[in-house]
Amino acid sequence: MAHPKQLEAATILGAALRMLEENGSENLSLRGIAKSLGVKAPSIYHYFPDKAALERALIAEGHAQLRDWTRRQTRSTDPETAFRELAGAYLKFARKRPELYFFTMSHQTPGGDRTDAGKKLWNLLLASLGALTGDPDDTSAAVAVWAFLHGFAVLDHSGRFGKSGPKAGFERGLEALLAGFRVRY
Amino acid sequence: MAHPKQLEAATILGAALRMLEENGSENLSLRGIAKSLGVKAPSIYHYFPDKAALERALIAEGHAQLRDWTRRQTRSTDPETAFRELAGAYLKFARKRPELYFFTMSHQTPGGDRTDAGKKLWNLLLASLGALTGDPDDTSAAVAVWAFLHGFAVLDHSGRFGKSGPKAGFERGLEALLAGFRVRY
DNA sequence: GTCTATATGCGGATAGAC
DNA sequence: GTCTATCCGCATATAGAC
Repeated sequence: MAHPKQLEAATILGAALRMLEENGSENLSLRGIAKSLGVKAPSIYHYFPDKAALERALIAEGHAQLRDWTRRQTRSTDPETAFRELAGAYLKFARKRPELYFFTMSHQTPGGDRTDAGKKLWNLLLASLGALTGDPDDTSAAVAVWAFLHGFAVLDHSGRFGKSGPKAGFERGLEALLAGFRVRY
Repeated sequence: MAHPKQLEAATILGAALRMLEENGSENLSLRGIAKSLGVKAPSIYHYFPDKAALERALIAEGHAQLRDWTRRQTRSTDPETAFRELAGAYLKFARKRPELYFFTMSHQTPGGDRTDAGKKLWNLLLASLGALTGDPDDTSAAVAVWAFLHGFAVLDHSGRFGKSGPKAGFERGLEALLAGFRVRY
């Protein structure tokens, strides 16, 4: 077995994902990914033109997994309950897979050029809010909710809440937003 | 003038701040900072034990400047107006000095060991909310607001809002939170 | 107190053999 | 399609001369 390893793009992506979640985005290197596959770094260039391309694939994967997870955890037919489920699931994903979550969210997406996976996530949020407010394209509500959820994930992850308990703040904010969407301005 | 440059810790910190804001945190290096001062990198070690110490000083500076700026822009005596001013000023700081803002916010603060500067910022938020809800230590409200503000800053900076206009979402979320704080749960 | 020189390590990427 | 060998650049940090 001199060199019959036979890679695939999907295999490399899987290894990259594992490396990301285990060692953090700061330590994500082509050398490390290759090593974890029992292969040398230059081989990767036959499947991805450069590191940036591999990173783009990782971001798409993150979007897809976040969306799938969140959708699976949002099953209730009551709009308010479903909304709370969605919010809770989103935060839980950020907590359980912080490296993937923050890597996915912390990269510039040039203008409106959102990826398919990113769009699907956005649409999931819009649908949940649409059931709540009656407006199927209530972007301002979606922006507000997304900002709250993401901001909470960041501050929670960075340990800034201390012992004061982030949970009360999460529910307080969530209920306030819910109430704000019930009454139209 | 072979080597009579006479540095000071404050001078180095100022140069580091300039470098951070001009080149981004990814490119913040001791070599670069030293070069901008007409000095060689090893000289810095006489004023800061290592790079991490210099970064801690930068974070404290970021907290202080964010707090000063926000406080200066919050002058109204009416609690609701003052709250809107605070929120708007916070976001404006993040927009005008994104590198400093995100560098300050994106570093782990171990547990409750918050810096003095960070505490003062937190207290500013608590005071504004206290005037609003009557509870001088309403941490859950502060957590909710901070999460919303920071999340909005992140998503705004990453260009994820596209043309749909983030402004409406910002005001929508802000008013919802305000309404939620008016009515106690 | 600043310098030169250097140790040591990381990373992306390419050329060319097999 | 994978390899070896290498180029090139970046960085933090230290030792010791001046």
